[in-house]
Amino acid sequence: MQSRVERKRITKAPEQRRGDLLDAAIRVFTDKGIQGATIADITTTAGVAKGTFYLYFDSKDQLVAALKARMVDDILAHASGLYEKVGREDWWALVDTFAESYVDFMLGHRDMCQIMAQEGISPEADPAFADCYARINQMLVTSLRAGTADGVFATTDPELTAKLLHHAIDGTLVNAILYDPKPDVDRGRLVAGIRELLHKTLAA
Amino acid sequence: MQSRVERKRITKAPEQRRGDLLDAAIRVFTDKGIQGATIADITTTAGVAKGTFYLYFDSKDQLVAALKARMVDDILAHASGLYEKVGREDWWALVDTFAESYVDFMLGHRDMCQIMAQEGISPEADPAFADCYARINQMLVTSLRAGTADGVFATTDPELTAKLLHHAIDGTLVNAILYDPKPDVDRGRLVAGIRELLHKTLAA
Amino acid sequence: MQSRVERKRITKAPEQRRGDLLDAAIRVFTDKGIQGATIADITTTAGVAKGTFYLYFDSKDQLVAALKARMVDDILAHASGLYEKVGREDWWALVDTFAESYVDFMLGHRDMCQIMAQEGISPEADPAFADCYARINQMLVTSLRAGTADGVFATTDPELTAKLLHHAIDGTLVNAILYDPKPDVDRGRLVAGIRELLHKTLAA
Amino acid sequence: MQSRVERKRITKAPEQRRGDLLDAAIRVFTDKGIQGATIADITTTAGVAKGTFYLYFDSKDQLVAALKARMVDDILAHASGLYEKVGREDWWALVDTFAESYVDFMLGHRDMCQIMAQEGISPEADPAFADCYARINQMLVTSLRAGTADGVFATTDPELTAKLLHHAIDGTLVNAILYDPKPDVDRGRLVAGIRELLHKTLAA
DNA sequence: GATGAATGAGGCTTCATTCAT
DNA sequence: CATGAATGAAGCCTCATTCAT
Repeated sequence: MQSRVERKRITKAPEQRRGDLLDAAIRVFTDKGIQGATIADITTTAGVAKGTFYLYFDSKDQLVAALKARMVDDILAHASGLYEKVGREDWWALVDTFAESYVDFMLGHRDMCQIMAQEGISPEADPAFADCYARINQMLVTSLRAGTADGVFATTDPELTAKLLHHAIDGTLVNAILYDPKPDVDRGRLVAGIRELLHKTLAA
Repeated sequence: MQSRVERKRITKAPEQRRGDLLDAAIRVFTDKGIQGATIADITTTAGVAKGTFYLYFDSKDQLVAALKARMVDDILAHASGLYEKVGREDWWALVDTFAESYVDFMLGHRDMCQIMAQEGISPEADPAFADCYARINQMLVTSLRAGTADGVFATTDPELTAKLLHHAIDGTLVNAILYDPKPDVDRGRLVAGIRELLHKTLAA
Repeated sequence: MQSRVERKRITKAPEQRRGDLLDAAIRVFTDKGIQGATIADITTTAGVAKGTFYLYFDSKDQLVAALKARMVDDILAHASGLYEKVGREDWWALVDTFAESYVDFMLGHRDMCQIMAQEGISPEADPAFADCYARINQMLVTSLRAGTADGVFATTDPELTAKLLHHAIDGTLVNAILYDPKPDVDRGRLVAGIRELLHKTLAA
Repeated sequence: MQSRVERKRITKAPEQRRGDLLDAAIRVFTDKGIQGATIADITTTAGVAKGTFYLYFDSKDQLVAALKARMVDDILAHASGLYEKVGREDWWALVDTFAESYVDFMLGHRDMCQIMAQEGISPEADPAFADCYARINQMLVTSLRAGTADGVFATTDPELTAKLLHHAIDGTLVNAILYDPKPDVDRGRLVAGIRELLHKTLAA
């Protein structure tokens, strides 16, 4: 039973249309999860006909892959930017910046977090995310090693420490985003808590 | 060239059959995820006809719910047991026991972890898990507060600290289980790393 | 999900068992309709195992056929009995007896009526019932003709009149049985009304 | 040796397709009964794929409900129209019109009659039909009372008389439709017979 | 005979994808 | 480009019937 909605045949710039569909997909995925969302949901939300979807994407799987790729790119871009921007001399400033920046990045990507949390973030089925996390971890490890070499940090097992800290921060922020109705309010507290964790853990 | 499977009609005790189906379900869920698994997959793996499934479960949803409930029960039972068994005087012994016990519990429940990781552990869709995690967190908070009151721990924000530590441990262990082909080998390292994290973080 | 009920292995006389199953079938059919009733419903109601059903009946269809045949036999037996018992001289007495007897027969076979009404009484798929009704009609027609020949009745179209009267009585009684919670209370009124209908319709 | 049906993808106006499916459903229901008909039967008859059915109806149950509702509406519309159109002064003209009109309505709705007869017209499971019949009966009763008050009719029990007459007419016509290959031929005879019944029964 | 676990064909429904307009 | 009707494979679930115990 379809509701027959009159719709004008509007031609838009391909980039715009594709963007509309991606936005709609994110909105729908956030609400219903990736598996639970149908192409019809997405096109209805985007205000286009079902067939239009296939003018811009090969399939639902390809859309999901594109979305995941975009997420991975966003995350890596942010991580790399942070990693390269900061001067490597003042380690504690780097730590503090890292904490604040991570919180802000996550709070600014709530949609992404919700979708990822709903569908399984890093299963074996998702080598892209596995790789992404591995690379971030590598950055952390490198930093820990360097800071330790400088005598500022003290770490017995940098690889494991990096993972523990990464999951601590990431998990807590995702949790806050999912269950806290207004996570922004807690921003300061989250930043402070994460900084404290990092300082205590890394202090020589 | 299909190998037509000859199946003899074998009757088993209901508990056994039910167990077979549960085992098969766990195996299939681990491989294909809950959404990707079909009833046919499960019954084929269990070596029975499709209809047999419905002699033991009302529906796929009910099976999943039962499995999730069992996981939650297992987790809470372990947490409660640990929480109550340990003498509350020696806080550092409790911390060390907690670390080791958590690692062993997770290593002993790899199937569970893989399934949970594949499907989204604690999304809003899963209030059961949300509740479970909240309760564990509450236990941790209570302990942190008591240890702080005893002057053994030093925590400025017990709630947040509990979450951070919980996610650090949990996330790292799940990651190890998913990507490390032989996580048991790393047991000692994991225990040591987690203990170090806890000691550094909680020390007064 | 079956509820495991402990049941003793009781051997009964075949006639008794078969009777139990038939009774159970009637009860279940009355509640759920023939299509809606399952073999499990019947055996559960009869207090036997599912397999036992097939020791006494070839199939569900055969059971239904047997039940229908029994209904047809009951109806024809009653009709024939009435038709033959009554002296053919006093037509009005016959009419009055017919009315009363019909009412009592229907009131005494409520189960049968409900099942028949629920499933379609005389579709083309049921030649048995078609034949049954045709034969009763034939009896009525014969009587109408004879009474008319005797100058007691006056009928221009005995076949059609017979059908009209038959459906009037039958339909009204089935309706009373289905919708009147206590049709017995109305027995007198029904008899009177039917008698009046017959008298007015047949009077010369 | 299966005849693989080549189907070209033909697009029709939705109303047309919906109509095709309804027609097919009526045809199939007439042949196999409502319970015995499958969605595949209907779509095959309509010449479309199975999924197409669900573009126009929510479910089989909804289709059946819609069909039943349409029947009830048709019947009530006809009854009300008849009831209100006829002048209330000449009771015998009303009676004659009623008889003729009823016959023509039924002959014009053979499909409906067959489906209804096959599935149980007015069982407790079908409150819609129960209500429909009750309302028609109410109209009849009102007329009988009014005609009696005018001294034209003579009725001792208008409610019961209405039911008897209604079932007489309805049952006879359904029977004629089901078993008479060409019931139209008998139209005159049916009208005459019903008129005679009504006249004899109601005459003061 | 009696049991009830097991079977599997068959029905309903969903939805990603295609294609005639 | 855009549309949305149409397709059909695939999944869930039911239940009449069978058969090892």
